[in-house]
Amino acid sequence: MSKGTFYITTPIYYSSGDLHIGHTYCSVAVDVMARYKRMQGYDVMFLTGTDEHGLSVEKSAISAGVSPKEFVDNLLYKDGGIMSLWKLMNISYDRFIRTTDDYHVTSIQKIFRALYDKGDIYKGTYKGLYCVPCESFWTQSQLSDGNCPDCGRGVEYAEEEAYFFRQSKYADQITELIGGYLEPASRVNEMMNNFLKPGLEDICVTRTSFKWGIPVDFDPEHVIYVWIDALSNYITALGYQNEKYDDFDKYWPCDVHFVGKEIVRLHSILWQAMLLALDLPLPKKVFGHGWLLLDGDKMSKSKGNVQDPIILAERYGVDALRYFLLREYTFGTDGNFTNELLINRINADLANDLGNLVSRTVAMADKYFDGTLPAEQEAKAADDELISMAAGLGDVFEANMDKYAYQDALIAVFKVTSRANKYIDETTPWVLAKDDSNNARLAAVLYNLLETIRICAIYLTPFMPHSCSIILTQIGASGDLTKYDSIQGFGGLPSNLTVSKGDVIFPRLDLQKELAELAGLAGK
RNA sequence: CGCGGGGUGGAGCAGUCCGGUAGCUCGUUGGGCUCAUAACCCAAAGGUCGCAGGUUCAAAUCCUGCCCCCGCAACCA
Repeated sequence: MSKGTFYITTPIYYSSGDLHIGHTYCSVAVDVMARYKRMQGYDVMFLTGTDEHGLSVEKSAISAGVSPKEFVDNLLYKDGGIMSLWKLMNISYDRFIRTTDDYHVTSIQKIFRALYDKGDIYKGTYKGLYCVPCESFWTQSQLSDGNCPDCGRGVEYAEEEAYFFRQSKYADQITELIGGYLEPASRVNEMMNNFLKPGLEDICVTRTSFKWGIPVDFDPEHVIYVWIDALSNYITALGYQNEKYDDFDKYWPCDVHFVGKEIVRLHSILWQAMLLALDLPLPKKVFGHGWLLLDGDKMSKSKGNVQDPIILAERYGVDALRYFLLREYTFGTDGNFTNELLINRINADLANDLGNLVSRTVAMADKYFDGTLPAEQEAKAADDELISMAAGLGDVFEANMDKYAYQDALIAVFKVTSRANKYIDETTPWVLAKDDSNNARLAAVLYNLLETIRICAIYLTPFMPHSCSIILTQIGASGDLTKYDSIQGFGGLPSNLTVSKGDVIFPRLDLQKELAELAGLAGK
């Protein structure tokens, strides 16, 4: 039974180069939320895709000696490309949009014309700093030492005819509404102080200086610049102004757009203004997450410090990487990425705490009862704290997930696994096992552990789908016993299931050895 | 006076909105246990919460001023 719809998106990533750990971070966050909502019974639409137009793509294609379309196709479909990265990372998107898709192109032209007909797009003059050889306009901040960032030559003041979007018209409405949809709150301050209070300017939405883009159908000299083309993906992918899909009414307005902090402005101001102009409802939430930094520095190809998610996932496991990204960093703020943090986190939480808990519990059930607990069990007061923590986990977990506090949701789960490890020491099953008269007590202890593991594994499933399914298999849970609904209270696990020992799920890593080997890989 | 974020035991961080014994992970030291992945459990050492004032019975938290680091400033998730 459906609890309603839930529409969530990643940004569409710009196809001018390979994706790195930062893009992976965002996609994993969206994927976990999508899986969590599906598990709860929502009808989820998870959209991702690629932004494939623009001067950068055009230039990269030229230097690669291929057409722009061939260039973006290759980035998407090649070995190790975007599609294989998302497959590897187990990203469960429901729909994938490319801005070069035919239906998107026609939708954009219709949207552009609708805005023009309404008077919200008008023809004006773009004034800026222009590099003649590169045929590119640059903003003051993009210049390097006052020169063109691409070729290093001087720029000059220039003007060209261009279309503008009347963003300023919607400034008051946005000023009033932004606090309601933009998170975290610090981003609202930033938008207010930097853009809304000083006065919103209209924004240039076409260019004539390159060709690789969607032409304005009634004025084909002009190509629609990134803004309208890219932002509209969130509605064209649902069938807005096209026949390809027909679930716009079902999923819009969007429940949440996850975006990196550098495009918060576009999503919290321009996109909202466009929707207001189109008389469409606004997204319920825009969440600006932080960046992963390397040694406090921005991640970028030019600095050569990009971490390859494919190498890390293949080496340490997709689930371990997914877990690390959401456990290590506070979602709304920047965090520092290092190999050492990754390995330490995997060892401490996944190998020593969770993995070892499963391993020792299953081993004891196997050793003392041949894998199947007897029906007769003796409860004691010593069980109460563990049971109440496990039973109460859902409330804490959901409260945090529902405000996108992945870190706190995960901490709550691991408090319970940690308590379970302590419970083993308190109850000393290996002592109980020495005397058959303790069998009922021993069975109760192992049951409480297995049920605690089941509860934790189900909450962790959106984060680590594959590993949690192995854990559930090892403790003998299958079918409905792996469902979210089955852990609303403690004790849903039947006592007559049979556990099965399996391979180590999260192997412990040798920190020094791994660091040395990663350093070697990075050099290649 | 452009804007935002940060400064918390050796390291990395949470806590700051809504004031009430300063918390987590790693590391260190000592002890326990032997079911388990040299894992697990207990205990200890280690902090004037950037600085200086102020408000308060009480300040990491609120107010004022200052110092330092990082980012943004109209295409990097």
